[in-house]
Amino acid sequence: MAQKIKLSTIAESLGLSTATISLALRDSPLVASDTREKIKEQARALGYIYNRRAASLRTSRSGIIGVVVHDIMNPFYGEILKAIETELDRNRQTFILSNHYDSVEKQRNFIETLLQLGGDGVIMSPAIGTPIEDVRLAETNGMPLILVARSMEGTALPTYRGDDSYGISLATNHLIGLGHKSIAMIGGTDQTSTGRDRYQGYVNALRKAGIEVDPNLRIPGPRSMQGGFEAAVNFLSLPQKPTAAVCWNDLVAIGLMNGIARAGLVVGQDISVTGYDDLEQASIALPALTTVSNQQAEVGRLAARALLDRLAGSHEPDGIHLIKPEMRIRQSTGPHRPR
Amino acid sequence: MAQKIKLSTIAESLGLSTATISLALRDSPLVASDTREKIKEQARALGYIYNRRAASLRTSRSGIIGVVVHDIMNPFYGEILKAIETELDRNRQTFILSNHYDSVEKQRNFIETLLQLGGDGVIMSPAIGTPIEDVRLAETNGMPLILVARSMEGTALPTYRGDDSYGISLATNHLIGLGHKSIAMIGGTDQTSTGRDRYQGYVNALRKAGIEVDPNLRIPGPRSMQGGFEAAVNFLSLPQKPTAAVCWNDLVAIGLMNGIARAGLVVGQDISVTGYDDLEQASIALPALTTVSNQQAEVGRLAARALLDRLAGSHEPDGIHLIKPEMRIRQSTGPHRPR
DNA sequence: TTAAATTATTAAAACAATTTAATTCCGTTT
DNA sequence: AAACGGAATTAAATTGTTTTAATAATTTAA
Repeated sequence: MAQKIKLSTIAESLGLSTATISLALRDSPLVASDTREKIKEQARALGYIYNRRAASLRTSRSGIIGVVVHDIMNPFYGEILKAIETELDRNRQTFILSNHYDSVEKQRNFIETLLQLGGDGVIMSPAIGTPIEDVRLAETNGMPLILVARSMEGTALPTYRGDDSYGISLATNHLIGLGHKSIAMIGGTDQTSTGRDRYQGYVNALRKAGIEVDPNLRIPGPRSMQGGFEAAVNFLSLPQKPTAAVCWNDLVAIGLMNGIARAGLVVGQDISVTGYDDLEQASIALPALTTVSNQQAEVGRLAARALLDRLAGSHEPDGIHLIKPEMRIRQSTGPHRPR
Repeated sequence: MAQKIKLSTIAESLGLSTATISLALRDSPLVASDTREKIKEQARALGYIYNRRAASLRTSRSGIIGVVVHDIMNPFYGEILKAIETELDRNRQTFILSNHYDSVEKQRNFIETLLQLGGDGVIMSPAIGTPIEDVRLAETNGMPLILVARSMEGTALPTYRGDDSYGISLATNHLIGLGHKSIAMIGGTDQTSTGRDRYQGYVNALRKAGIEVDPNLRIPGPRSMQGGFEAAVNFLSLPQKPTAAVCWNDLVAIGLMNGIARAGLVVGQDISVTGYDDLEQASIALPALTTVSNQQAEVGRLAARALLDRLAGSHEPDGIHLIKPEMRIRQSTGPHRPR
């Protein structure tokens, strides 16, 4: 409650000017080193708190970086966000996190708020249907933007994400290698670029193996455990009697496995199931889930680095950077047996 | 890239003063309503962006509220954070989210950053071992603080959390009612107030039923699925042969159930297991998990409201507000059978 | 028609830092 | 003793908004 300590408070208490104090606290070589020490000591003693809004008003740099994704509580983003956090922390940037829940409006609000706060940049996993104007809004106001996990058609924005098409084809090939011929694809949407890429990877793998693609084996749905659980009924009653399922992600796969188990079938024997993302839960699930590691940490780290580099002035080429996923084979998949 | 649009840009373009523009944009009755409309229209047309740091420098209100918890990716905080987000959004506050991972240092950094940004308040779930100075740091700099989900001894800070003691006793009583006598408590720590409360609730319920408390039946551990999974081995080899387990939370319970299933026992028949939190996963788990709903949404909402009210000037009494949990009975618990 | 009252607008002083150009203070050199 | 040079310090302008007290414009009342 005592009056606010500001540069001038310190200045007066030491008989110096605010200019000197400011310079000293930022380690400028312009101020003598013993004065600098004296000043720093006094600042500490008085409990001085740096006023970033005053500073950033002058310098037009805020040290704030915004990160907006579909749902931060979704474990899919967990690794990405942690990697981003680590990388930004290391460079002493403050990051503001937000969900857009695929609402374009919520996402725009976030971008606007960030502009109002003078954010230095944004990392976003764009909401479905994001209009280019919203991206421009950020850019014309000098706030660089990096995409992560999802791309946006029609822009040349720097984008970092896993190679979904390749990743799903890994999983599909694994199943084909086990002798499966009727393979369903469960969960997710085809409205995002990720969705189209994943479906493409599935289709490519089947075609390459000479298996004809049956569109009825594509069951889209929510990307949640609940979604997978509910898809089980549809999946099990398909007339094609698939013996394997490639799932959109681990959550869907775990839900689906539970649903299949409820129906009295044994996953890994009667039915093979693959996930995607390699969440912590995948290895603990029962049976342990065969899945694809999306290298999330790498994706997040690279995206953060790209933004930091851009802020530091380096202008490396835009474009999509695809990170190669890796297979994690566990017990939820096994050799084909007709059911 | 065009030059920045500020109040003075609008002012000049309309032949008015910045004072009028400012007043008009904030809907002050001081400015004539047709002038106001003209101004708003022009602001929109020019793509004006409100500069919050300049404004907040003047008003010393930033509209920023910090929220720091152990780990935002942990689903336990999911509902709480969502409720807080909703409530703050409704009052057009920007919220900055952070993890402290129970590092007191990381938590202090967050508080400092928030002070530098001129944060209006903080909602936190204090890190284990948080020193009172850190709380004071916020308060002496005029940033009110509300605790959520965990309390802190030795402070009279407003705190909102579930009634853990009561909640665990609900679960324990449920098991006792099913005839169980040897009931273990799995996971978590006794270093937090939450931990002590939960253990207390367990002890109380047993005592009240005339069952003697065996400290060997308390197996502390990580609050994760992995933790529960690993605890299974210890649990199953206890000489006391417990027939039921009260788990720290749903994640631990699901991990434990998986571990028990791996060992060939049937949860809900051979062994009864209860969780805590009622996460989405609880109802989908196999078997569906009997658990305690902590009313997270209510906890988050009340905490956010309390902060907003405080910022609006109302000074309602400090102290701990306990929210009563509720029982959710499913298939992971069943009548006692000796094993 | 004037005075008084009301309504609209604005000048100017904050807010707390940064930064450039100028100044002061020294000790050297001539 | 004057001139110079370098180091340390500072004056003052700047950043974009808010807000109070003052002024200008308009309406109403007498």
